[in-house]
Amino acid sequence: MTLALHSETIETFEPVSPAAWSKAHDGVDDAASSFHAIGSVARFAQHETIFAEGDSADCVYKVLTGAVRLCKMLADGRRQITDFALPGDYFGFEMDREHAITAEALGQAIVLRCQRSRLERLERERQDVRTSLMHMLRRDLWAAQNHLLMLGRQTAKERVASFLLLMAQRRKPDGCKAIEVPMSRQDIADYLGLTIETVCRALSELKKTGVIAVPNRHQIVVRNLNVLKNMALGEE
Amino acid sequence: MTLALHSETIETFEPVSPAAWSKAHDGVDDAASSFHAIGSVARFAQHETIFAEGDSADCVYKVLTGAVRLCKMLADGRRQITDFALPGDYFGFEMDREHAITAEALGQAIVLRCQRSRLERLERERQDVRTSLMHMLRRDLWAAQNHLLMLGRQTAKERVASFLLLMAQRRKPDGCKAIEVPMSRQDIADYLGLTIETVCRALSELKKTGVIAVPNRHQIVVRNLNVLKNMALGEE
DNA sequence: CGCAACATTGAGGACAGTCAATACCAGTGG
DNA sequence: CCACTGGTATTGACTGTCCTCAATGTTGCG
Repeated sequence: MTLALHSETIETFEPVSPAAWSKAHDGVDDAASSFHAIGSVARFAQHETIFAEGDSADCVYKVLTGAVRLCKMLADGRRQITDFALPGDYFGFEMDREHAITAEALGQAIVLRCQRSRLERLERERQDVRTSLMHMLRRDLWAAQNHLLMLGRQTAKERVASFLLLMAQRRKPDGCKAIEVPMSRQDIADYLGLTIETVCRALSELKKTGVIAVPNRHQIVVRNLNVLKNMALGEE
Repeated sequence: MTLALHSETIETFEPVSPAAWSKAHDGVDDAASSFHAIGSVARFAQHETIFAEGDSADCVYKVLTGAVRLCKMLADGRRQITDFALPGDYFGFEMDREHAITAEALGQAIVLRCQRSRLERLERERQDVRTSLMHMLRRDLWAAQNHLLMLGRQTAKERVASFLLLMAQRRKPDGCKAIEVPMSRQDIADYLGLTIETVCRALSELKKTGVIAVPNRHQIVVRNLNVLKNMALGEE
């Protein structure tokens, strides 16, 4: 497919290809396949904006490959990442008229994009689609509440440990027990409400005490899960 | 009504009284009145638990009078308040099977309680009810995301200023420009991810600089809205 | 009046932030 | 293949904000 040749393409559309379809076909149910049926594939370059806070919320999305960061910014540039969307995750549902957050591709990202109007029609007709949508919103709210507890009441080390556990849960990849960490240290810091230096120091300490190993920037191996869990809860 | 005589009643039920109905009748629409039609009134004493994290999510609620805090706790007792439910607000929707948060009455609180099963039936039958529910979930998610930005990236003073602005927005009471603050300083601290002392100091400074006045513990008058807004954004 | 709960103020310390130097790595071109 | 370069990550030294601990004030209620 020709898309791969244009790494600088701003946005490209095409009908859903069977390849992309099956790639994202993990939590298969009828609602998901309906979503796929009415969507189109788009590719975004590293750090490209998929939508920005304040944009009219015309579309909703699903990550096929790559990863997306969802964030809010203060006027002076301070940034808080509210969530990461990984392959299989939907995002852009927090809409009403306007998006309340900004979505940016972490690396190269391929997403399925669906017109809001089409989704709404589906929503009216199909009970299962409605249930799925509710489910997603509830899951996002649940995640946000846990995130609030983390930012409000956990120490830096606890947050980093919790983050690793979260990523470990979300990615059960190919047998290998390395956690894939597609985001930069800065992104992790912005998710955890810390500075990049504090994140580094926490990771270094975990490395020094043998709790984790860091083969490269984007992979982390958990060597001692129990210790990590205890650290996340503040019991050293 | 006899309820008022029993301040220590654990939980009391009764059919919806016209008085309670009209009190909560602010954002009137058909969906809201349906909710009222299938609910029953319950009263909770100060600090009484309405439901706890992990409880099976049988019911959803609407505040009629008083206020409710929604919070999560860490094993060692650290607490984060994710939201306050004020008169007219719904809560308990973040359910699936189990509640993910704990709801406690701030003072005396009267709430409308509705069986989940009844609501679900209504949801199946009525388009407007579904829309309302979606709306509520989205609003909660939106609020949580703003809250995340606050906890992750704002300073103590900015958080306190933001909190006052939030409360000012939510309560447009009887002409009087005092903000009603039904929660204790500790509750504010737990909402803002701070200690009670830090909240006090921030309020004291705002008082000293004439930005606010504090006639009593549960009322705050904003004397200089613009300055407060600037402080919330970090521009001093 | 006196008590208990809540709120405020003060002094000192710790954790995370800031600033700065250095290390690492991927990609590029010699 | 290696040196160079820009971006990213790590480490160190120092600072400041917010937390901790403790004393004092305030309010509401029996």
